[in-house]
Amino acid sequence: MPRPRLEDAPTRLLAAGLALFARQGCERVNSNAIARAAGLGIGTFYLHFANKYALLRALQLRTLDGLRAARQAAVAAVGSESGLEEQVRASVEAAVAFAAEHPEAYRVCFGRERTAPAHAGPVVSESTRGIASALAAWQRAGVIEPALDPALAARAYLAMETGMLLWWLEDPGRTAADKLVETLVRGHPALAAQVRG
Amino acid sequence: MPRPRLEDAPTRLLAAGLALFARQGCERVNSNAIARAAGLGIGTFYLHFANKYALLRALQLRTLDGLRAARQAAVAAVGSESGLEEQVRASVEAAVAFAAEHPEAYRVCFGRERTAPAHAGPVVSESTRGIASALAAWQRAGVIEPALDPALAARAYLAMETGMLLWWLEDPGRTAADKLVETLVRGHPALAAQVRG
Amino acid sequence: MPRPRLEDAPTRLLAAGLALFARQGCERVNSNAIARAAGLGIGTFYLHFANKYALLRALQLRTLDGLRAARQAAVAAVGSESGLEEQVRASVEAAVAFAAEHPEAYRVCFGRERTAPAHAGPVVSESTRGIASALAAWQRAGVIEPALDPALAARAYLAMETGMLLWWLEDPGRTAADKLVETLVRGHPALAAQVRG
Amino acid sequence: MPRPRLEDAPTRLLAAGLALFARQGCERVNSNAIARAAGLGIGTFYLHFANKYALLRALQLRTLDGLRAARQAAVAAVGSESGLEEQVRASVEAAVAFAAEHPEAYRVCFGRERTAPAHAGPVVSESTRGIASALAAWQRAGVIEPALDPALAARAYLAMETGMLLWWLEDPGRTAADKLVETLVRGHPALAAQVRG
DNA sequence: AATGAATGAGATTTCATTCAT
DNA sequence: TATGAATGAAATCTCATTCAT
Repeated sequence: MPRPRLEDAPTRLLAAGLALFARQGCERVNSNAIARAAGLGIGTFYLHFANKYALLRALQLRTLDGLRAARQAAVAAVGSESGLEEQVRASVEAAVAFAAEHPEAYRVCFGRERTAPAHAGPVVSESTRGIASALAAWQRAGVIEPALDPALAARAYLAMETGMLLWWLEDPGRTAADKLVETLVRGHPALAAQVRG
Repeated sequence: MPRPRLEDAPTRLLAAGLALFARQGCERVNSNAIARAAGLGIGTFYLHFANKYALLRALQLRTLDGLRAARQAAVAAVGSESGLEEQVRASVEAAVAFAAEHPEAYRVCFGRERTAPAHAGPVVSESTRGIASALAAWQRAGVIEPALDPALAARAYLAMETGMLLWWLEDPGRTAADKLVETLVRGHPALAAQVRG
Repeated sequence: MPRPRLEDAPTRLLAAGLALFARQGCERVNSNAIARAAGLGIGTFYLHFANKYALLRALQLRTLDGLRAARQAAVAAVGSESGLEEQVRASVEAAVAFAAEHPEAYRVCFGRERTAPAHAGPVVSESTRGIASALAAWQRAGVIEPALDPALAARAYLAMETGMLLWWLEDPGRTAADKLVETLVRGHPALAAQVRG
Repeated sequence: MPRPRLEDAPTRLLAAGLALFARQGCERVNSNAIARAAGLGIGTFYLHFANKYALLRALQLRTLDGLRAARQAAVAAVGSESGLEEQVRASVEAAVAFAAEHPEAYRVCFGRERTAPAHAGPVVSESTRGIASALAAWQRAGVIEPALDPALAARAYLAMETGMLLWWLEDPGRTAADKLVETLVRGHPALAAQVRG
């Protein structure tokens, strides 16, 4: 049985960075403060990250991975033989749940910090891929119209989803989660372009 | 050591600020650089703006006004007796054209700088109002479903439109403007929630 | 009958400078602010004063003159044939009254600004002269001890008087004016060194 | 680029600040200059003091402590069974000696910088306390008149002492130290208010 | 691996002064 | 006389980064 021990430095730095970035924004935070908030020495920061943008990047990748996994698991859970709307709804619900559970991570990944840093790569294009390939698959299966441009539609939908979730997280009292899901499902290109028998 | 100026200082500062903000982002630009780029002395900046965030705010308000006016003019041009889709399309086309004509202003208003500065007020909520009230009017006219939440739908649509246009402006070669218009019209909540006779 | 007209620029500048210097201290005030507070244009300041220290100097000289005149008038009023203590008391009472009537002027003349400015000459040495010559006169008249050094004693007394009055003006509620007069008269070198029959 | 230091940074900064403040006055000195004069980097200043006023305050407190200690030691040395005048003279001599030995520190503590900075607390009120309590003690012992207000008298005396010493330090050639001591002892309220058998 | 004092480039902002009107 | 926009030197303070320990 492994003894519970203090988390290691990189983990502590990631946690401290997440909290500070979410609260103040990357540009307003400095690496000394992150190190201090992590309970570590100033120099220790540079032992694990080249600079604050590298830390930001690591946080964003971690979040992107987690969100992708959550969506995939949710879709897998409803089964591939279920209907288009069911699958879409499952994916959307997973995203909303993820944002609700990890509000700081979501904000740091998709909010103001999304594009800011020169060092951190683009976040949106990566997350677009999953949706686009799902749309393309449904298209090949003849479930949705061939006229739809999957890449474009995916990007449009994600812009909407991200915008809504960030706005929601600012003050979750503004709307109930299920109303949010409803709005997003309604606006999902897969349903709008569904081939109706 | 004052010098006579052809254009007045605020105008020059706004122009210089727009160019620099669009290229480097507000956090990467300093007020001295803006003043110099405007061909003015360092102190002159502070004669007209309290700090760079005030200048940013002025740019954003100007853009917001321009975009609103362009949309309204376009909708007015097709006439209020025209159909729902025609009006929506006119508004979307106006927005796409505006972004194409003022790419820097659009980016500075809706891009990374949208939320960044403590001093600049929120941009999105202001631009949401126009769409939301249009949706509400159509709703009262019985043209679209009463179930739709205008505020929520407006915000969702605008997140999509803004996201798409910013992405498009990064490299306008990615898509033709009319395909963009098509995608946005399709995703517009007014059409999705249209009451079909 | 002369028409009441707006005071002229120098007068307005002196008044504005007095108020600002008293409230914020010379180093914390700038000439633009003085001009504005005087209801005049920025450039107008330099038409009448070389810089803020020149204005300060003018204020100090005016105050010094006023205080000297008040003292002399008070001493003259009790008459030269009156006793030493009566004359001293008259002079002290005049100083206390002057400070009470012109608290801003007194503070600006003798307070923090007394020594600060490179341009403004020393204030204390000028005001010392009056007391020192009075002491010398009494000495020649055989009323006070010849051992006393008039210059030194005058300076010591004035340091005390000034220190007390500045402290009193900070919050006049701290002591009654007559208790102050009493303390100062008691400490006056003319009485301490009086030749007692 | 850190460098090893012989003396520690705060000590060097205090020494440099003392020299510069004494020569030019707090408002005329900037923190960069202090750091440079201390042979340290600009940023190092802010590692140890929040701003130049904090450094000034530290210098003043140090001086106040030193002066108080010197006075107390001197009075203790003559013994409490010695006469009033002896004790007063010991205290005055200690103050004069302290000022002569630490002219810069004395000037920075009691001179122009005494009141100037918003951040630095009041210096005079603190140094008043010692004298006032000594007067009160003698009063309780019946050595000096009960009519005397110890707080007021202490303040008056200290204004005189401080004013004289500052003036003397400007040019010590003006008077011999013992003449100064004589003038101050003469003007001391304890002697003026002594109850004569 | 961990530390934190030290560094200095650079950002922000102020203000005395000028001069064309 | 009077004005006030314009100027830029200078002051304050921050923070990413280094390196001796």
